[in-house]
Amino acid sequence: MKTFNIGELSAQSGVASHAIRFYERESLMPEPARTQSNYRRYPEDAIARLQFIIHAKQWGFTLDEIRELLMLQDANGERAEAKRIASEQLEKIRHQIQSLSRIEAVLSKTLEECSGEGPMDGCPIVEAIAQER
Amino acid sequence: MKTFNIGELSAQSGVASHAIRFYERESLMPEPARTQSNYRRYPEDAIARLQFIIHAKQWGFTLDEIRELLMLQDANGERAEAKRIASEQLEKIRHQIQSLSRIEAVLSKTLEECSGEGPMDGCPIVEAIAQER
DNA sequence: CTTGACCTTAAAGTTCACTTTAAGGTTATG
DNA sequence: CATAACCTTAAAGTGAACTTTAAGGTCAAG
Repeated sequence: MKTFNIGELSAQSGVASHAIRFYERESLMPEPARTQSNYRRYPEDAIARLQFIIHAKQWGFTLDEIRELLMLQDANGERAEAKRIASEQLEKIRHQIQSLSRIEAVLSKTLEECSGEGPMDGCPIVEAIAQER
Repeated sequence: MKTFNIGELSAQSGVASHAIRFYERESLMPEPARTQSNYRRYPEDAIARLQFIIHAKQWGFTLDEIRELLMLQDANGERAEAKRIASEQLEKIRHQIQSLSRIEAVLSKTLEECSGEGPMDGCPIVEAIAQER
């Protein structure tokens, strides 16, 4: 099978070499084999693991949560655990959507009310932010 | 009129004293008058200014943007400027809602597919994250 | 007049997820 | 065999928005 040193893995995965070393320190990537000259040598599946990390990040998982998921995989743990982590993430995302939607509604309404002309004094945007609730 | 020292202002506004001093260094709060013993003495409207900051933060404005808005108010600047800042914020919020909604859709579908039973090997959640696109 | 609750400053620490720097050792190319 | 392009480590820096710490000065109550 093919093996890569860190620069090649970086090119293949789109993750900077320094970030890969950082993930190793953070226990997201396993310590790889070394060459005689102490260079890291990665097997092909290191690419998939990095891509898993990238995608999980895009889904809004923190590195702590990603580490949990990876450790579950590595240990072939309980699927229930993964489901719990993902469910919590879904809850967080739904809360974020709700609170952003509320803001969107108020902000867009306020923007409609503001002509954008004249001085700041009496500006509906400023008044909306200053508003107590 | 009533005046407050920093602890009283903190209690009235809900913003920690240290955070108030931080806002002063960051030019969000003006330098207040001082007592003979060099204590900060705040006028009543400092409460409203802090509440403006709190609300703007809840709306997702950064301190940089809030400083801009406050400076516009202080200088009685152009309403158009405030509208521009708020419009950009609305755009950011809409983008966030869109990308979170996409994630929400995929994640909730994936969670439905996962029984939550059995070992990690073959878990739909893990496979969905690993998935290339 | 002492204790404790305030206030002052400057500077360092926090969290997250890295990136940058410094100071070197190794390998491939001409 | 020189030079450029890799690789190594540890440590420090980044940015946002504060919080915490250190080392004091002040004020009200008992």
